[in-house]
Amino acid sequence: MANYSISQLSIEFGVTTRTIRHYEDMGLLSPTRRGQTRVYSPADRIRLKLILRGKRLGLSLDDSREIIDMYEPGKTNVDQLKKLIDAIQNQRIKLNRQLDDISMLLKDLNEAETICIEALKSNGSR
Amino acid sequence: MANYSISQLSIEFGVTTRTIRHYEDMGLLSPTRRGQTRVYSPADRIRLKLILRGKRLGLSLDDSREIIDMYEPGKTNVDQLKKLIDAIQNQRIKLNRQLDDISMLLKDLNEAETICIEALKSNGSR
DNA sequence: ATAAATCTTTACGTTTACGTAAAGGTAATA
DNA sequence: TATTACCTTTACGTAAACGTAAAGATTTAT
Repeated sequence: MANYSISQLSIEFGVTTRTIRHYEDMGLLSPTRRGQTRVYSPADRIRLKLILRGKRLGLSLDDSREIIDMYEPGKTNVDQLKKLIDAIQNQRIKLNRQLDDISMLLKDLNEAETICIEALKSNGSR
Repeated sequence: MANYSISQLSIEFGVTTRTIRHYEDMGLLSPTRRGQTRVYSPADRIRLKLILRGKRLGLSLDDSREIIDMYEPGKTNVDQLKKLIDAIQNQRIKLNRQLDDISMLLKDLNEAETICIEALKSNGSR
């Protein structure tokens, strides 16, 4: 698997390099270096993808970091695992509420659209 | 139907009065007044509900205002109606992408949870 | 009638998530 | 070799969404 430069990733995901560096500053990414230049691994690329997905869902960068860290190994302690399961539950609750919100919004949009179309039909000639 | 004071709404929805006044400043709410005191109608309450729903979905206040205004009448012009239908389409696209994001995240969370539980099973005794 | 609760406006402060120079290093290409 | 294309760090700026006093009006309870 190839590696990526910062501009490659910025182009692929449609964000600025500043944004990607910002995620590093916030502790969400830690690419290796070749000299002083950042080198992003496929795993780094996936992390960025997850960050941006979280962003689309309205998560804060702190939230995203927490979630992403869930998928990482290094969780040996039993208490940590239990905490993790708890966090997963909470996330699931939040996401399910979002699902409800979205389905309601979509329903409203459909109704609004119908009303618009009807209005156009009876009015579009004027 | 009864009306509401600002603190009643703030308690019901778990936001501060400052937040509700802010939404008014941003043109999302316009309660009537009794003297100088704000009086919120059931319709105002619904609007607040919609705003907070948008917030949970990561919408900006501007986005929410646009969407909420969709449901209002007063759109007589044909061009406006067409623009509105367009906006509805765009929102639908965004929301469907959010649905995808959420289902992926939920899937990931399920996997992460399974891994945790397995780890606890084989490790919880130590 | 006086205190407590709730309302008001005004206005500066704060956090998040970057934007936007500025100033400079490195590497390939004309 | 000089320009072009990337890369770097440092650092101040900014928009959005409120938080947080401060200072005062009004309404309700004792």
